[in-house]
Amino acid sequence: MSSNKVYKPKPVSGFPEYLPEVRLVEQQWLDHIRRVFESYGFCSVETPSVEELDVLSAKGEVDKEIYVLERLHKEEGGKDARLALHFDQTVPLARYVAQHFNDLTFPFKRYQMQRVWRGERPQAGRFREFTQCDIDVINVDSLPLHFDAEMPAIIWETLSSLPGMENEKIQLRISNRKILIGLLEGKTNNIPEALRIIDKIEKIGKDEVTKLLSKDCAIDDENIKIIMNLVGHDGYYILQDLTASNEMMAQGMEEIKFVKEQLSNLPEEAVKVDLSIVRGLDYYTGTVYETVFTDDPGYGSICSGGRYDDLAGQYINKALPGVGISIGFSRLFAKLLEQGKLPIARKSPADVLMLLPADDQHDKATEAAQTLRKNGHNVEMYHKAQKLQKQLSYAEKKGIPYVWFPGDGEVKDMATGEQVKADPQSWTPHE
RNA sequence: GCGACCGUAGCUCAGCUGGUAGAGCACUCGGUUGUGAUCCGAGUUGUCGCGGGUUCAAGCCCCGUCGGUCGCCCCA
Repeated sequence: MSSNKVYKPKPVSGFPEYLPEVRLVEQQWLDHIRRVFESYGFCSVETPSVEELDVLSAKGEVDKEIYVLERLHKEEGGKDARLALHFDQTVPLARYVAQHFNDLTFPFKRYQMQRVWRGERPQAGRFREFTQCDIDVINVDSLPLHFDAEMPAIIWETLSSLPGMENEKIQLRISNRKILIGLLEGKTNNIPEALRIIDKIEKIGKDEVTKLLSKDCAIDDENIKIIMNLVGHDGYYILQDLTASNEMMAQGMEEIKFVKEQLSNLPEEAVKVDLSIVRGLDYYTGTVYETVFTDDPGYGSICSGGRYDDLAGQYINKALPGVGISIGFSRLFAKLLEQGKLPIARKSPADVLMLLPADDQHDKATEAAQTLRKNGHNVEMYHKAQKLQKQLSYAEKKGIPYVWFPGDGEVKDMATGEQVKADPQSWTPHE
């Protein structure tokens, strides 16, 4: 402390942290999301920050940059670390369901709001540590398609009512993987690559996609035409007179039509069928979701998910289909913060600052504060009998809306300056 | 992991063709007795990211390195 050599702290890139006034709004958001999720009957689950590496990599290649845990004082010749931070909440859920299979009641509906970690290079809206808010439904053997339709409805309700989101234009884009995969069947021997290219259509444009499909996937011009017709227009419109080229494609078409029709009570622009959407995660098998700011789709998806017919199958010998969606909380929040659209106000949750005009009023102040707290108000005590000038400006700076004078029992409204006699037992703020 | 740009007080930045650092904000105190937001005065704050080189002299030039931002990859 007294040393003149200070270590100058700097933020760790990709690991956001906020000031109290921002955090206050963040908590408001999390509470809001939690309430909506619970209103649909989802129950809360929290899993450890770490999973065994084998669990995380059970599905597909580990192309995600996973943070592996390594102990600082690892003993020489010690075994390699087997634990890693989870990079999403879906894989841990699958493990969770498999592990507690006997004790869960199906359909199992859970929400999970935790941090996840990805070792990617940070950018605007992309972090290395961030919060996701997931809802998923998992059932045994089969899961009604109604759940696929319920997901976007819940998300729409949640996002459009978040404080500060009222005027944001967002759009849920939905698709069904079976359509594109069915269509590509037999047209290329590199379907994954073709999907990756098509998924980028918004970013790189139709011409570039056309070029790449021909060059990298060896798809002939006629088939490219068919594909581009499918993904280059409003999907729901295209579906009306599209002929399926195989069973898988037909199934996908039927499913997406059903989902879209179930969502007809939402505003016109809220949900759009976009057949170019595939999503990178390889465990999705049917419906997929993506959500963007209509005026800034390049910012990336702020809420994605989909159906997976067999995720837990890696951990248990049962058929456990599920569908889920995840709010990219940090990405969404960061965008509104950056644009100054969050309702940032107070720096403290205190409603009242209990002043201390003189030391001999301390007991009285404590008593009044306790009474106020019992009645549901948040009260901070000023513990040093400094000039009132200081105490008031402290309240002002922290954005505490009321100050209390314990001596003669008066309360002052900092916004209006009005000061009146009040009883801590019965006092309530003006609105 | 690859490419482009950037790195000066806690924050945002200025610093002329190289001559050994400044502004605003913030912070502390004050403008007399128990009342804040404005205003005024005073004060504190820097190994100019780090290391090396060129030079009589470098924040400014060169090389390296680390860190940051953006793009690619991938994704919430």
